Amino acid sequence: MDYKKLADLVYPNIIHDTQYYEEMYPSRNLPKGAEVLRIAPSPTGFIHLGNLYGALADERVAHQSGGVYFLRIEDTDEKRKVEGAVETIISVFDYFKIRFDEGAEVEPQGKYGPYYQRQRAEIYQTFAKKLVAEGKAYPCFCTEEDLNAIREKQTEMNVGTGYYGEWAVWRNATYEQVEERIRNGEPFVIRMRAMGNPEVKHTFHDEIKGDIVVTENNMDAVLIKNDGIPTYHFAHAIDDHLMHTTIVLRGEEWLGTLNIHLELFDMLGFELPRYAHTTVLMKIDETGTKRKLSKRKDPELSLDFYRQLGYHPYAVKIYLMTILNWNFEQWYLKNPDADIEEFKFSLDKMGQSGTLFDLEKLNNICKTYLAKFSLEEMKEYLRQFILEYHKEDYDVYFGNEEKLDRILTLGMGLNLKKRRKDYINASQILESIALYYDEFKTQKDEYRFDRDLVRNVLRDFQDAYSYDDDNNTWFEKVKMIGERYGFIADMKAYKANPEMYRGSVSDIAEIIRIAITGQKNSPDLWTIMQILGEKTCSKRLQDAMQEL
RNA sequence: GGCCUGUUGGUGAAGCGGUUCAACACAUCGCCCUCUCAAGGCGACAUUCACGGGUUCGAUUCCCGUACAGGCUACCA
Repeated sequence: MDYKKLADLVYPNIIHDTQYYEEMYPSRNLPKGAEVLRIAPSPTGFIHLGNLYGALADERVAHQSGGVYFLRIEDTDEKRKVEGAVETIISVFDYFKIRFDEGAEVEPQGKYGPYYQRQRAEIYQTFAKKLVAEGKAYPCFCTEEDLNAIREKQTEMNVGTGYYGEWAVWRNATYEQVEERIRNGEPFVIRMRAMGNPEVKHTFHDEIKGDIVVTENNMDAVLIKNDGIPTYHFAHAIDDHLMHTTIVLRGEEWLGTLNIHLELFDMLGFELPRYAHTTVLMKIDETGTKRKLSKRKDPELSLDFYRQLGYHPYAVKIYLMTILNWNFEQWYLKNPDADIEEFKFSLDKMGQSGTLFDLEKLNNICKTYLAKFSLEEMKEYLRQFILEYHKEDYDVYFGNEEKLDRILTLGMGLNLKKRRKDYINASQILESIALYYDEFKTQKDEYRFDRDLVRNVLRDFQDAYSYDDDNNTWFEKVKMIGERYGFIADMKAYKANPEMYRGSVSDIAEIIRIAITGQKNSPDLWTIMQILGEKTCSKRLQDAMQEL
């Protein structure tokens, strides 16, 4: 068979040879040791924590080595394409401050584009044509029904499914057979002529997993789909070669098809990049089983979700770093004020088994991170969040900045020896300061004592309270009221013999606290009342008594 | 079904043949401090590293099986 003739028959309009593209995309002139990494999302419009997990690793390795990190859009699957998805991807990565050096929609774009795979169709076809001309690939005219029929038969006969060996019906078709179909205008795909023997295994070194076993490939995988667009496998080989990627970092779901990729690089005569397969991020679902994060099932893991809750992007990155490299956490403990970028990230310090996403840990990291903020930083952070998601409430919070300052000073524990760690994310902060604003305050807790007592305590308190009292005087008054009703002021004495008293000052304070704030727990009540002001306090006491 | 990867406490995880073999962090619990909460301090929390064999003077660490989990097995990525 004259493969050269076949190639011209299949791709009559491809005029360049592969050399043309090799010259168009010459080697990057990078210093020794500089790595080139890429992220290649498909534009489904959905980015979740797992994507950011990988992206952060990519970005660190590239930039830490003085290399290049670029964004390539894998828009090869028309069916899954979502409008505006690329914009979402860019904006999310921008929010998390993941910087690209080149790529789709990045300025400057870079010299290795286009970075949308659909725009590279001719490049892929040129390489496909070369493979056909060398007898390493061939056209296949099987329809979906043909393929289904083959699969059914294979299942029935209990042999492995797939297009391979004698099942690969177009593998040894004659020139005439192909010519006839083409003349009829029938659509076709280009498949690789797999030469591997699945009985033969090799070990392959993965940058994360170490030595792994790779079985030779015998599947005649599709390279170019019938719309002229490549499959992931082919696009990966061509693009990462032409764009000079040095490390292919991707999820371990690709381990299964690594053999195809290896064979492709070999067929094409390309130098093999290094590979690093990351473990997938897992979650426990309702049934109590561990499973991979899924776009469909776990919308709450969407990065947009965290953004809307106002999780601080840097804190999320810190969390991701702790699960990315096991030695990061201890390093960060020792260098609490250092920037993430100062940490020496390494691929061989990544975990081997599926990591479970841990919201508690994320929250804890957020708390300690926000506890480092100054008042100004905290206000700026809130301001951004409110402007984006609660614009209508902006004036309530920022109309009286002095009040907000006092609220945050108390809430953050700015005047304490050790800061409070109450705040996790912006929306949770707004919720916890709602009690200071009549517009947002809600009744969260109920009184634990009978109405008469509550009424008496509140009335006595209102009579005794003076806005000008200092914290001590204020508390003395509360104690006095308590003793009047059998609640002891001495906590030690109370704890020693709780049965001897009706209760303690803490119970009295709780009643007042609920009346004022609507909840039984809060930072220092006296300070809260100072912030609220005399009028608001007496109104709230009045209302509380009325509602009994 | 086939192929690949993994399996240390509630979670993340260190440990790579014996000299702290179970570090550290989160969570949980207890005590202290304390008008509540938060923060902070102190302490508890795997006689055991999925299971069964083997190699060895000796294995969580090496080998082989089994079980379980996850992934791949598309003209999806």
